[in-house]
Amino acid sequence: MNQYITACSNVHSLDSAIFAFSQVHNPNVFVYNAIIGAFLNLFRPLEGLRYYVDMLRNGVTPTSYTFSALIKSCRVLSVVGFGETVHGQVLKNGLALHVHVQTSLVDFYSSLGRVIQSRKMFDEMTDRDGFAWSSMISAYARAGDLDSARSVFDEMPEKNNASWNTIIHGYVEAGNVESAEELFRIMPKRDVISWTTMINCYSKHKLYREALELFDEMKRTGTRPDGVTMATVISACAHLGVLDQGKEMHLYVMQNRFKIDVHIGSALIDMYAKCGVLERALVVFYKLEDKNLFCWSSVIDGLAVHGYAEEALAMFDKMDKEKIEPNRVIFVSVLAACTHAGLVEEGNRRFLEMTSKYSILPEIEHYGCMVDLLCRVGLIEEALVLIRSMRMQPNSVIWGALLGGCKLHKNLEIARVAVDRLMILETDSSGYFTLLINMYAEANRWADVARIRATMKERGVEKILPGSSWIEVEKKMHQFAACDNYHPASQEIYLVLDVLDSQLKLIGYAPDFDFVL
DNA sequence: GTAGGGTTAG
Repeated sequence: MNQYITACSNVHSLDSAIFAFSQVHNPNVFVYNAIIGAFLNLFRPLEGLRYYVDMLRNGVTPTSYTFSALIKSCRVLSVVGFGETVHGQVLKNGLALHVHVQTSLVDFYSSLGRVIQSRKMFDEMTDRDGFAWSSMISAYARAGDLDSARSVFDEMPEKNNASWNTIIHGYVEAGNVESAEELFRIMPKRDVISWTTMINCYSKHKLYREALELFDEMKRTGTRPDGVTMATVISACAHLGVLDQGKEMHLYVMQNRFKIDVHIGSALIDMYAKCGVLERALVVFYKLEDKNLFCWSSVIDGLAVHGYAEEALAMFDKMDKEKIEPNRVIFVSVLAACTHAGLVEEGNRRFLEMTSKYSILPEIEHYGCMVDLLCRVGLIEEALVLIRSMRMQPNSVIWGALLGGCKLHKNLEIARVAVDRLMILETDSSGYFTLLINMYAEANRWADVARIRATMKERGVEKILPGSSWIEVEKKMHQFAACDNYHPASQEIYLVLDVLDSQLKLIGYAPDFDFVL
C-alpha cells in the first residue's frame, strides 16, 4: 500500500492516495510516511502534519523518513512552532545524528532566516555528505552571506555539481555576475543546471543577449536543454522582443516533446504578447492543460497592453471564478488595463477590492497606476489626495505620473508641487525639468523658464539623448532614433511617415504644437 | 518497501 500511495502521488492523484490510505487497517510507519510524502509533493503539506499527529495517537513510532518529509512540510508552510516541536521529537526519537534529518533541519532553519541555527545543525553533523554541504552553502547564500557560503564551499572536500551550482546561484542572487561567471568557467563539469543557472544569471541582470548566446554555446558543447532551460530562454526572448528567436524556442519545445507546463506556458504567452502577436499568446493560453497564476497574469497583461481593457478585466473575473488567488503583480496589469481605457470607476473599485476582497495591501506600483489613471482623466486634485494618503513615501514614478497629468491638463500649481519633489528625488534626470520648462513657456512665464534653466545648469543636469527603438524583421535588427537618417531605407521610411501623417490629418488628428517652442 | 541539496515562468 505504501508503494501504491507513492505511485498515486507521482501521477498527481491525491484523492486515490487518500482513499488507499483509508482502506488500510492499522497503517504502519511505511504507509504513514507515504501519505505524508504524498501531501507534501502535491502541495498540501498541512494535511501531512495532521496525519503525523494521527500517527502518534495510534502509537506508531516515526522514523528518519517521517522526519525528513515532516520537516520539509514545516519549511514550506513556514510553521516555526510546529517545526521546533518536530525538532524536539527528532531528539526524543534518537535521530539527532541522522544525516537526512539533520540536512532537513539545516534547510528548515535557513528558510526561516535563522542561519545561525542552520550552522549549529551543520556543525553537529558527524558525517556530512554532498547534500549536507550544499544545504549549508545554500543556507548562507539565502541569508545573503556569500563570504560564509564561499568559505563552506572552499572547505568542502569533494565538490559535486550541486555545490558548484549552489554557490554560482548564490552569487547570481547577490548580484555578483563576475564571480558567477568565473566559477562557471572553471568548474570541472557543467551539467544542464549549471548552464541554466548561468543563462538565468544573465537574464536576471538584464543581459538578455548574453543569455541567448550562452544558450547557443550550451547546445554547441552538447548539453541538452530541459524544460527549465527553455522557460528561461523564452523569457529572455520576451524581454528582447525577438519574435523569430522566440518562435524557434517554441518549435524546439514542441519538437523535443517537452510538456508545455505552467513555466514554459506563461513564458510563451508573455513572449508572444510582448512581441506583438497577441493571437498566438491566446492560443498558447487556451491550449494549456493546467493554468496557474503566472499564466493568467501573462495573458491579462498581454490583453491590457494591447488595449483590450474590457477583455483583460473579464479574464481576471474568469480567473477569480476558478478560485485562483490573485497577488500584487496581477493587480498592476488589472489597474493598467483600467488606465489604458480611462475606466476610472472600474479602476477605483478594483483598487479598493484589492484590500477588501483579497487582503493585498497596495504597493507603490499600484498607487502609480491609480495616480496615472486619475491624472489622465483630469482628476489632478484627487490624484494628489491619493498621494498624500499613501502608506509609503511617494517615489519619482508617482510624482512623474502626477506631473504628466498636470502637463496634459495644464495644471501649473500642482506641477510645481510635483517638480519640487522630483528635484529632490531625481536630481540628475532632465526629463521632468524639461516638462516643467515647457509648461511655463506655454503660460508665457519666461522668468520661471530662465530660473529653472539656471537650476539645471547649476546642478549639472544634462539633457539626455532621445530614446531609440528597434524592431526585428526577418532576423535582422533595425534601430531608430528620433530624426535620424542612419537606416539605409530612411528615405523610404520618411516617405511612409508623410503618407501616414496626411492620413491622420484626414481623419481629424490635430497635432499638439504646444511644446514646439 | 520510503527520504534530503542545486536551475525555471508573470
